[in-house]
Amino acid sequence: MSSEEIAEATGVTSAQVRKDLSYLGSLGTRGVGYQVEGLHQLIMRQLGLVENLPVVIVGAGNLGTALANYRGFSQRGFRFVALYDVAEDRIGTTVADIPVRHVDRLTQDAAQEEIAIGIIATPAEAAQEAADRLIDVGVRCILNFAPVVLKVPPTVTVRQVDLAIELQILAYYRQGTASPTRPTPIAEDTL
Amino acid sequence: MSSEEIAEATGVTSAQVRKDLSYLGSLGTRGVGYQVEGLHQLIMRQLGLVENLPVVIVGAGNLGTALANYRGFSQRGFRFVALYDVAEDRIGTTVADIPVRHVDRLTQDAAQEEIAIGIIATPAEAAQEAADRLIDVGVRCILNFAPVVLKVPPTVTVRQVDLAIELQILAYYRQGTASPTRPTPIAEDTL
DNA sequence: CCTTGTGAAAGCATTCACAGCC
DNA sequence: GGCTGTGAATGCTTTCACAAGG
Repeated sequence: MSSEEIAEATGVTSAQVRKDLSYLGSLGTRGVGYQVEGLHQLIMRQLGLVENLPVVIVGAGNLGTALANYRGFSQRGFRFVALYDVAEDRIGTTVADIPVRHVDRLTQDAAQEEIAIGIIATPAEAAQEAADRLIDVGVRCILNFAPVVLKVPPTVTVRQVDLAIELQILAYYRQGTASPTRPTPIAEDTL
Repeated sequence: MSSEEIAEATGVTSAQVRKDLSYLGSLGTRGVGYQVEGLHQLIMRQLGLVENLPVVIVGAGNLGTALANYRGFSQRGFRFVALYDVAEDRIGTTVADIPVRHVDRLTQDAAQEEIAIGIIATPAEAAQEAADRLIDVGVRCILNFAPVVLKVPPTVTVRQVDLAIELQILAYYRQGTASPTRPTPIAEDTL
């Protein structure tokens, strides 16, 4: 597959494809192109996604449930250990085969297996406490969906996802003429 | 409120705050700071978010429901008109006061009121058809949560949100020492 | 004083364009 | 011939640092 074809399929430029891949080594064959299967393997390894990383979700509401059901996580190097909530009627159930437990069990579960990433899918009010609990049990990477800025020690990495901002960005480039700096979609079909 | 305080509250640098705001004019008072209320008004207006933009969600599953419940959308210039689905047991219900309707009603609803943005929160398999339907009824801005690259005419703007990618990015900067700027070049042992 | 507003510098990312190689 | 790999050029963003101004 040529860089031009990869570009087409992923919505980026061919120069970008070649430049990016060049950072990983000389992966293609001149006059021929790239071997996608090998590329996929190499990139997965390079990103450290071969060992299924243990992930927990705090908040088993609609968003937490949606994330648990989102197929593709498991195929991309992640494994959900559990969802945590405080609502009694949810605890003990399962979502997409993932158990829903009371947040108080976090300590116990974290002792058993190191949690690589914690996802916060709680309402805004509960997000900071969720973060504190995660940090308490040794989680150092947090993906936060709640619309608040979390206060965390510098050893902890937080990645903020604000769904409303996505809508706002889209709304901004609404009237035809304005063009976004990052114009293209990201490919997902090769899995 | 000083640029320093705004920086603290939002998680960016103070220089960034000042530079960004400077593009909108001289909004602060030297020696004093900025008036947040006025800033908020101005920015909302500048982004064209004063007129509550009509938004529809296709897919009333967990993700669609989570989005409908996500408070803050309405406070940020958006108004959900309806959720659309094909599952009979969902149709006729409401989610956060928003009616759930059959996708076939899209045409009718779009004729009544111009839809500014369509959100796709369907499974991957249904995403392209959802996009086609939205485009059919005149929607030109699409926020896509399904992990597929949508094929759309150039007049339509698509913004892709891939939740798994967020996790992957976070996972990459896990081992403390890894720095965003410098990808570690590695020998190509595969391929 | 204190904080903004902003040129200049630095840093980072994308695109160009072409030599090198299959 | 065709396509990769890559320096060089371009463009964009962030940071620096300080004069201007309440």
